[in-house]
Amino acid sequence: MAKPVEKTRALRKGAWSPEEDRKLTAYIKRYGIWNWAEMAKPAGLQRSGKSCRLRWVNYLRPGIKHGNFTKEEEQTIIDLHEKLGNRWSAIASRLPGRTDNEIKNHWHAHLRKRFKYDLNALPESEPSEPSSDETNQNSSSRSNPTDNIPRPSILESYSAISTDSLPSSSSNPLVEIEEKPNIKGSIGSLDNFKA
DNA sequence: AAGATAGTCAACCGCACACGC
DNA sequence: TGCGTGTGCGGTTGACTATCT
Repeated sequence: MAKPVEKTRALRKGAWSPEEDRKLTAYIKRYGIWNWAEMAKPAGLQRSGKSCRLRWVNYLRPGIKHGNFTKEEEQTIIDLHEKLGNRWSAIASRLPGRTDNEIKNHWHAHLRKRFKYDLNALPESEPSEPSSDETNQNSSSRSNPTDNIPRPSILESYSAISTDSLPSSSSNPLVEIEEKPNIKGSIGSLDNFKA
């Protein structure tokens, strides 16, 4: 069902501007994450909750590493992909600072080709679903009853993040931000994240 | 130098799950 | 117990950049 708060507003799409980044970061730094769908408005953003969450998780969140993957990281991805398949979030949880989206992109852009090439170069290599993405075993992983790997909560990871790395909001956009609506439930798990 | 093609990455979409009521 | 809502995940798309012809 459509969310009323998003239905009544024209939502921006596409690339985020530095100003939007600044607003979202400043808002989360001050109030924490309490409801993605509702946060955007008081934060001064014409974005969907999903968009805000994605931007935060994949780009703005403190501790995110950008740039080239190290050899060790690549090897870890390859090893874990061999074991887990396209469970990018599970793989990401074992690579601190890397996001599932970044790993997924890196896999498709770099590692998959190399991995396939390596397999072709190894005539006796194990048949461990090397073309997993092509055989489309994707969605099964989400409901796989044999999966004993817990789905990591993104909120849990926040607790390990220091706010020191958050940019300081010197020109405080929050002056314009209206009072935060009722905060419910999930804010509690962000206590450690909040300064 | 200009157009075509390939590669990369940020972001969106749709689905499934978790949880509260 | 069923329903509604929010969140998380993986697949896919589209824009931008680099390289090739």
